[in-house]
Amino acid sequence: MTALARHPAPLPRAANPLVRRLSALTDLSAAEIEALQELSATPKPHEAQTLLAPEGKVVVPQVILSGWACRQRLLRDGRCQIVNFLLPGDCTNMLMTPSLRTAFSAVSLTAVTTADAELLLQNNDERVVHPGLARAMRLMTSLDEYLLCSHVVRLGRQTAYERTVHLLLEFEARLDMAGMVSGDSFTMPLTQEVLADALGLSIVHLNRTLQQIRRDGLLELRGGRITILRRDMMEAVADWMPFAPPRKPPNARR
Amino acid sequence: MTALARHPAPLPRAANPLVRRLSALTDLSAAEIEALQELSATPKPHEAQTLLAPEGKVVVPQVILSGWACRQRLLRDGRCQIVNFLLPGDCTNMLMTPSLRTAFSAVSLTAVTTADAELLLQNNDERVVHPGLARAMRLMTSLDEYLLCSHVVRLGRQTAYERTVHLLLEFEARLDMAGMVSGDSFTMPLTQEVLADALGLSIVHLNRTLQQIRRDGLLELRGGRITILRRDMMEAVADWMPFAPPRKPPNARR
DNA sequence: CGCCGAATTGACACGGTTCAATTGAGGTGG
DNA sequence: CCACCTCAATTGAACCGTGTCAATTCGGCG
Repeated sequence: MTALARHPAPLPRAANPLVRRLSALTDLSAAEIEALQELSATPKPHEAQTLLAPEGKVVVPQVILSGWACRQRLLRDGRCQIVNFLLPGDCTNMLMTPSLRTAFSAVSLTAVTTADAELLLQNNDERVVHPGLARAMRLMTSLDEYLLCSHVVRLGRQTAYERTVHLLLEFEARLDMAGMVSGDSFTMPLTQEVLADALGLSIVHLNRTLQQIRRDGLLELRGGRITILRRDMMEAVADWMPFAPPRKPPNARR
Repeated sequence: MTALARHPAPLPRAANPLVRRLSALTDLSAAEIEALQELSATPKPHEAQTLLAPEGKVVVPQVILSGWACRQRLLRDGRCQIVNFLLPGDCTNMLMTPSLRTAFSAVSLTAVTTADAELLLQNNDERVVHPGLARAMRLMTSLDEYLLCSHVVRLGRQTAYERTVHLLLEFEARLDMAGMVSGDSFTMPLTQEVLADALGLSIVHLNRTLQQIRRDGLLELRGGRITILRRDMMEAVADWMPFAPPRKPPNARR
């Protein structure tokens, strides 16, 4: 499988991850793509390690344009669990009841830019302006739920080795949807501490697990970049199920 | 805190868990309550241990009227992880993309009755027939997400003891919303194997953990019934956060 | 009474954590 | 350009929470 095979014809003017991401879910009209481009024109910057929904301020639904973020829960004694990651094209602060907002906070892990996602929420209307975007948002919600459920399975029933491999496969698949994978490699800006907090492991053990995975020749990890070397073996180890087969060509992967 | 304090005036004609459950989320009109009663009038029975969305059949959104169910993932080697529980008033088969449907299956854990939930899905319309139901469904979705995130935290960062206590508190809170808690006790129809599969523990260890919790006097577990003895201590141990404070009176609990 | 699944117990092995120290790499100022 | 600082990554060793295996008891039901 070559890099070209997995990245067919690039979309019209889309180095834009948001556009790629939503287009990977469903077909969008030219007008809808245009609207997304506009949305991306005025990015709101956030430094690394900052709250994306600071207390006291009005909570506005946001879509990630660039960078990595997450939602996490801090336990009273300092333990931290990351419940999900937010990559370019993902949304946060959508349906936030008070309990969700107070228990889990959205935090940027790298420098991040976001945009107001009001546009994407206008799908409760019969005569929607952008039916394709509404469709994409429904699919995105469903995908988010799928990812959350997968995270539960990882944490509940997989070994450190298995769940680490599984998470990295998830990253690759999600970044691929946003057009952020080249060949079989992608940037990995997360520290091992962050990965450990997501995987429910200690830093030390995550470190040893990563080394083992590399020693086994499954992947390469150098200079903040991950290269997948043996996809088949990784998928077998992690009991991986693909969640969004590439749409064109429909059989490019696997 | 007496039983009466936590269960103020019963709703008009509501021994009906579905009505209680949705009413606990938001105010419903008399017509909406009527519609829910009608829905409950023709329950569809399912035996214990059966798929709620059998392969091959058309997948129809369902709301649980009675009994306990769950959604789970079976790994290739036989390991099983329960991702969430479905109690009376909960819905399943809602937004099911192919990946969600194939990876996770809804299974009844006890005898269960369900009803067609189409009615509850008609919230994508500007002039909704039942705005209260639409509101309730949005809140329900948000609550489901909250519960899923909490499950991630339990599995990722809490000890066996903590996560067991936390799950039991969740059961009590959710059953209370459906009017299925009397005093501080409720029925617990799940086997220890099921609990273990939800909590990511071995049966043996779950058994020992439950014994420890009982020995510590936090709760009583006899004849398929759980009685909460020291709520404060349980909440402290589990780092519990209430997710839906009772609505009337607003300060009945705690 | 006898059966069967669920609950319980004991002994042992192992995956993962903890604590503490060391190495490595990127960035900054002298 | 190097010394220095800081944070991330790495290593070692001891400890312990949890899993595994195998056997026994309990409890409901025919």
